[in-house]
Amino acid sequence: MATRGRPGPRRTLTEDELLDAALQLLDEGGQASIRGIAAKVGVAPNAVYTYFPDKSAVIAALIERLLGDADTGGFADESRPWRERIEALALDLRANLVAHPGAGALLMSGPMDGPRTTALNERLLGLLIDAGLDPADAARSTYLLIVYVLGSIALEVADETDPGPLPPEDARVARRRATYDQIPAEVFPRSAAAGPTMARFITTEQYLWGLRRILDGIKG
Amino acid sequence: MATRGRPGPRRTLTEDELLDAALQLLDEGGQASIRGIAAKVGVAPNAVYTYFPDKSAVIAALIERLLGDADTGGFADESRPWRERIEALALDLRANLVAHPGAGALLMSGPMDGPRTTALNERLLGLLIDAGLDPADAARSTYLLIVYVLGSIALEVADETDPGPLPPEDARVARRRATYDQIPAEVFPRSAAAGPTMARFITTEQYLWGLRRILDGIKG
DNA sequence: AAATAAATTGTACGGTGTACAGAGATAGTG
DNA sequence: CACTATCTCTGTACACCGTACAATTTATTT
Repeated sequence: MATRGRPGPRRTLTEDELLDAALQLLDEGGQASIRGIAAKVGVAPNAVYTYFPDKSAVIAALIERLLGDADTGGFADESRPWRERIEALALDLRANLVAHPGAGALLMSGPMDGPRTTALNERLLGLLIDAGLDPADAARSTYLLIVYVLGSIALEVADETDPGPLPPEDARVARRRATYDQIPAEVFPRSAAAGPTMARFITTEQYLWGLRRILDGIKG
Repeated sequence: MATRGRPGPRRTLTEDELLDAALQLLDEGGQASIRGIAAKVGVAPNAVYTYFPDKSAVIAALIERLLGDADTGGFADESRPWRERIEALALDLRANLVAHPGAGALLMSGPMDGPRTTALNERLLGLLIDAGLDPADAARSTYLLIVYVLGSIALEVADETDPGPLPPEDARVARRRATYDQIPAEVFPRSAAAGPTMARFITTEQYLWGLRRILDGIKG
């Protein structure tokens, strides 16, 4: 019960500095590891545990940070039509996340229950209710929108990790790999005809197109 | 150039046995690690590299296996209306993936370009074109559907990993954790009123509801 | 100045992916 | 048959990871 509040000591680091380092690692194609973060701020690995209880807490904080503040950007402008506001939010999120390779994988790797995520949910929900949807549909629509936005970004951004200079590689490993790469590779005429669809990167147009179809389906 | 084809030796293991072991690990709440797989089949860790060039190949193969064969199930019955067929496919995939905790995270952790995934894309695409959509819209719709199905499953299934018996834990770590858990926790009245939306688990009804909104938006 | 609390380090353990070299088994060839 | 090429699998090793525990340093309150 910490009977008498007897305060404390030096504090040179901050959570934010650690998250900065983590982001920097991600941007360099790295791994956002505890040890990496510690090394980047010039401290022993375990020092990180003073600020975060474990790695998952770091990841959660990082995600919150990447999600940014839902109240900024075009979404905040309440005078605009609700569809425009949602599109603005979706584009903002996309911009935030796509800027950091590896962020997508991070996103889907844990539960989505941080305060920012909850705030995002809340904002979207209010918007949809104000737009005239009944509350139950609005709630389900919110979920749908979040799945689309985060899911497509995650899919898009997944595994963009730089394979690096591809150092020598054991000759036998190379042989194995060559064998493995010869997957049956059937022909898929329709896919070929329609153009790239499962591409790792989609255009902003395609992203928005999907979002609008969802909005159509919701509002219909 | 393997001038003269001089064939080979014993082969007691198979890729499938290794994938079986990996799935078993996942089902036990484990990690589908190379070493775990090797241990499960009773072999040295590196023996796995005879069959897969690296871990990502194992994961890719595992995903292909989890996705199953798109030609089976309700989707294959061409006499049914196209919306029903898509719903059947979505439910099949969900059943396959939700059965294995950890599968969702796996899904989003890499590019989606395996043969099964491509086949799935192809099938959906053909279906939508036959339903009367123009090819470009059909392609984008396919992407939209795949993002929704895989994304919602990934979100749902993410981090269901059993936290285990939670062994003693350092007293100071516990203190830190307690501090960290006191996140500002504002009140979100609308979310509370509308019921759970960001829940880690959604009902099949909610899943289908979202799918149908997307189909509405596509076909509108 | 003394006591106390927090930040940080040193060290260590068990886990991971995987490179490399060698051992053993299997097959086709002479 | 023996020979030899080819493949599977093991032993060992390295670098990396998360993190527990104890000891040390530093700042602050008393």
